[in-house]
Amino acid sequence: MEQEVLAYLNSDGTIVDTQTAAQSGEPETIIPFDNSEKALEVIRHSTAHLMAQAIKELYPDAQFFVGPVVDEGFYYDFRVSEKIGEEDLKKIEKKMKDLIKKKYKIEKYEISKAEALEKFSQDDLKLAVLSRIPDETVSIYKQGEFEDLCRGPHVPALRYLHNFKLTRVAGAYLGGDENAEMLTRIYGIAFADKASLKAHMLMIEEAKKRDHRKLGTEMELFMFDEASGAGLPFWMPKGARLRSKLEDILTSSHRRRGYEPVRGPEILRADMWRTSGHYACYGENMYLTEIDGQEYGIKPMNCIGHIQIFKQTGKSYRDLPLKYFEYGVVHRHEKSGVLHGLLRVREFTQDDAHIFCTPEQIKEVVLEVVEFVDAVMKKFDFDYTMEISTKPDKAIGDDDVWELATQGLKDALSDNDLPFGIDEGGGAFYGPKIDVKITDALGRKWQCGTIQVDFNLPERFNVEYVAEDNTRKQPVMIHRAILGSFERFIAILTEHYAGEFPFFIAPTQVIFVPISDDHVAYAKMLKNLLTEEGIDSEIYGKNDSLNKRIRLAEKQKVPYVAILGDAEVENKTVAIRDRRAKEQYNLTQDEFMVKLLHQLKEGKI
RNA sequence: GCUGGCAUAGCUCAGUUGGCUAGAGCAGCUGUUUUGUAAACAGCAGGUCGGGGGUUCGAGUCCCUUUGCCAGCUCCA
Repeated sequence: MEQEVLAYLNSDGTIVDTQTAAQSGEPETIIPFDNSEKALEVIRHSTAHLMAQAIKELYPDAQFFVGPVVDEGFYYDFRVSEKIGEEDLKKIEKKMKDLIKKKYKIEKYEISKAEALEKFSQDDLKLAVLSRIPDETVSIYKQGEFEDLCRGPHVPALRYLHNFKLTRVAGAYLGGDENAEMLTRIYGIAFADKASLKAHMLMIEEAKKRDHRKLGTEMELFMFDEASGAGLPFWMPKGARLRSKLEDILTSSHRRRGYEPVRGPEILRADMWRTSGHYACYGENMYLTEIDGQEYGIKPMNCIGHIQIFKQTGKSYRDLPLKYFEYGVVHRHEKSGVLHGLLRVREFTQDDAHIFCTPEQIKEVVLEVVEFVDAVMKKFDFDYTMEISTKPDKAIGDDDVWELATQGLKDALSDNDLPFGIDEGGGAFYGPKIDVKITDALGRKWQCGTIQVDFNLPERFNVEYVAEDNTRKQPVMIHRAILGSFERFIAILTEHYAGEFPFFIAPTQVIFVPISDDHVAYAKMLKNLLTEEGIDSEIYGKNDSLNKRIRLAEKQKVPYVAILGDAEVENKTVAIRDRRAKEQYNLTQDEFMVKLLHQLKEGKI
C-alpha cells in the first residue's frame, strides 16, 4: 500500500509542507501520514488551526495570538469576550468535526509584511505576532473562510485531522509576561489514528490513578486541612512511618560520608537576612514577624544557621572540607496558585547540608556529592539528568566570582564525562548550581537535588579558617540537597511506585491475617518480633471473613501479607503472599525473619 | 498572584426547572458466624450540603463575598 504524503523533510531536518512544496519543489524525503515525531508535529499544528477556525465560527469576536505544538500536544491562545469553560470544549470539538466534513483543503499564499500589517491592522494580537517576525514576506494559510498568519507547516487538507481531543482550557499571559493581559488557552492532542489517541487518553487515566494526592489520601499517608491553611502538609501515622524510614536511611548514609548533624533555629532576626541578602533577593518568599519590637524572619533556607555554627569555634584548614547536615524545616511563601499536593507546599523539610571547603577542594567535593546523589537515585530506580544554572538577575557578588564558581561546577562534571544541560539565569541568588532532575514513570521532570557553589555568603558573614601558612582565609560553601525535600521526594516516590513502596520504606511492611481467633496470639508474637527489628506490621484480626481480610490487606499495597492458621501455628511457619514476586509460598518463622532483615538492609545507601 | 472551573458523611459519588424529614456504596461501630487465600449475614451510627451574607413564603440548588481544591499561566525543593 502506498503511503500518503503528509509533508516532506528537508535535508536540514526542517519540514516542508505540500503547499510549500508545490511552489518551491518537493524534497526527496517524504513524511508519511503516521505517528512519527515529524508527522505529529504537522498534524497537531494543523489541528490547532482547525480548533481556531471552530472557535472563530462559534465566537465571532475571537482574536488569535499563537498556536504552537508543544510536548504534550498543541494549544492556541486567543481573546474572546465570552467565558469559555470545560463544557464548551465539547461544543468546539463538534464544530471541528463539522468543519472536517466540509472537506476543506488547506491553502497557502504569501504576502509582504507591509500587506500583512495592513491586513491585520484591526487585530492587535496578530500585529504583536507580526512584530516578532523579522522576515519581509509572511505566509497566510487558508481553509474555507478561515485565514491565519502562520509559517506552517500544515497537512494538505482537514481530512487528516480526525483523531484529536481538546484536553483543557486555561488562562495564559500574553507572551508569558505576568504583568500582561491574560488570554484564553485551549490545549489539545492529536494523532494520526484513532487507536493512538485512545491509548494516549488511557495513559492519562493511568497517570491519574498514581497521582500522589489520590494515593496519599487513600493510603492515609498525609493530608491538608482547609481550616489550617493552604500548602501546609500534615503527616498521618502511615506517612510519618514512611518518612521516618527514609530519614533514618539517609541519616546513616550521611554519617557514613562524614557529615556532622547540626541544627539551627527556625527563626532569626531580620538583620541576619539583610546581611545574607535574603531580605533583598528572597524577601517576597519570606514570612516576617515581630518580637519585642524587633523584626524577625522565619527561615526559608538553612545556610545562615550553619554559618553561625561554623563561626562559633575556630576552624583550621585541617577541618576542611567540613560537612554540616540538617533536616531543615523551611517556610517559603509560594503563590497560592502554584501549590500542588506535596510537590509544592509552603512548609517543607530539606535534606540540607553545607560543606565548607577551600576553592581547590570544590571539584572533589562536588564530585563526591554527585556520587551521593547517584547512589540515592539508583536505590530508588530513578532516572535523572543534571543541569547547571548560571547567574540570575537578582544576585549578590561580582561577576568574576560567579564565573569562577560556575566554571568549577562545569569542570567537575566535564572532567568526569557526566552530561549536563545549561539553564541560563536559573541559579540561586548567592551562587550557581547543579540541579538534579528526576524523570518519573510518566516522563515528567522534577527538580529535587541541588548542588550550589557559594563564594558570597562566606564573605558577607566573614567566615574564616586558619590556613597552612597561618593566615586567615575564606572558605567556599557548597550548599546541597540530595532528595531536595522530603515532601516532594515522597510525592515522586509515591507516583513512581504507584504506592507499592520497596520493603525498606513501606509504611506497613507486613500484614498478618490470622484465620481465626485461635491464631491471633501467634500473629501478635510475630508482630513483636518484627517490632524489635524495626519492621512495621499490622494484624487483620477483625470479625470479617477470611477472604475479605485478605482482600483488604492486599489493597494496602504492603510488600507481604502473611496468612496464619493451624498449620502455621503448629509448624512455626508463615504462608506468604509476596507482592513483588506476585506469588504465594510458605516459609519457616526463621526463614521469614532472615528474608525480612535482608530486605531491610537493601535500604542501605 | 492571574484566568477558568469545582466544593454534599472519613472516602467515592446521587440529589429533577428552588418545594416534604438530604440518599447510596465503601470505611466505622454492634451482634450472629470462626473462616485456608481478593467482598459472610443482620443492625446501628454518621451531614450547620466548605464559612459568612443576601434574594425568596421556601435555598444543597439563585446572587455576593470568603476559604480551600482542580487545570493551566507566572515562579520554584
